[in-house]
Amino acid sequence: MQYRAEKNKIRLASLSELDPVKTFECGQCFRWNADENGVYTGVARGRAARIWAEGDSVYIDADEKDVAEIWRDYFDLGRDYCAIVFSGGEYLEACARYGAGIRILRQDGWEALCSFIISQCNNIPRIKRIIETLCREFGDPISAFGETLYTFPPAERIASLEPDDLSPLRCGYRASYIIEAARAVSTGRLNLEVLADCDYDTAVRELKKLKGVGDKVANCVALYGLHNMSGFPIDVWMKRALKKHFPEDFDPRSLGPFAGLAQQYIFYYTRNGKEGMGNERL
DNA sequence: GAACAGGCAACTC
DNA sequence: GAGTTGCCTGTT
Repeated sequence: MQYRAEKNKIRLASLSELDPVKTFECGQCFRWNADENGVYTGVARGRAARIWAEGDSVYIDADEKDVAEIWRDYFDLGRDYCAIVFSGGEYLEACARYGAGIRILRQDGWEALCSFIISQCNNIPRIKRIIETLCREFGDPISAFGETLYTFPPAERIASLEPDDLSPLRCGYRASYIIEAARAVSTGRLNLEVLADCDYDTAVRELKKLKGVGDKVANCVALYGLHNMSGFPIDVWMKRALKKHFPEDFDPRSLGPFAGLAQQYIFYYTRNGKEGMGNERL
C-alpha cells in the first residue's frame, strides 16, 4: 500500500446521495480508478482527491478548502437527485431504483469533449489508457497521496500540436479530431462556457460542427461536459434497452428536463443490472 | 489472418 | 435519407 496520511477524511454525502462505484463506473468519466479497497483516486479541475464509502457515508480525502469550493460542485451535491422522478413506466422505475446514488458529474467541458472523441469505436480499458497517456505526456504533474498524478492538458496545449505528436497515445485516426477540437476550443471558435448556458439543441448543433463529433459524442459532451441534463447519448447498449422497453417512436424529451439522468439509470441498469450480467466487456 | 469494437464521415443509390 | 465502407489500434 502507498503511504496514506489520514489527514483529511471529510464526510461528503450519504451513500444514497452519492454512490462512488455507480457514479464512477457508469461510463461518464475515465479518470477515477479504484484500488483494492475500493478507494477511488482521481484528478479533476487540476486537483486530486480520494473518495470511498464506509457504511452509509461517503468520505473524501482532499484539501479542505477544495472540498467546499470544488468537489461539492463537481459531484453536483447542490441538487437533490432523489427529488427527480420520472414517469416512464415500471422499467424506468426499476432502473432508477437500481441506479440510485449515481450523480452526473460536473466535468470540464474540454476534457469531456476530448475524452468522448477518443471513446468512439473503442472499449473502456483502452479509452482509459489513451487518456492517461495524454495526461502523462501533456498534462501537469501534481503530487498527491504519495504519488505523482497528472492533470488533463488544457486545450491550448494540445492545439499547438500536430497529429504525429499524439502518436504515443496510439489513438489512430482520432488524433486529428482531438487536435481540431483543441484548436476550436482554444481559439474560441467553440466556446464551451457559452455553450453550457445554451439550450440543448444549440449545444448539440455547435458540437457536431467539429469533425469526429456526431450525435453520440455530442450528447455525451452536452450531458457530462456541459451538464446539460437534456443530453441523452444513445450507444449500442441504450439502443438495445430502448428497443426492448420503450415504444418505437420514443422521444427522450418526453422524460423532461432531466432526461440525461434517466439515460444514466437505464444505461447502468442495462450494463450492470441483471439484464447485462455476463456481458462485462460489451 | 479476419472480424469486430460504447462512432463518424464520405460516399453511394 | 437509408445503407455501406474505411478508418487506427487492440483484442478475440
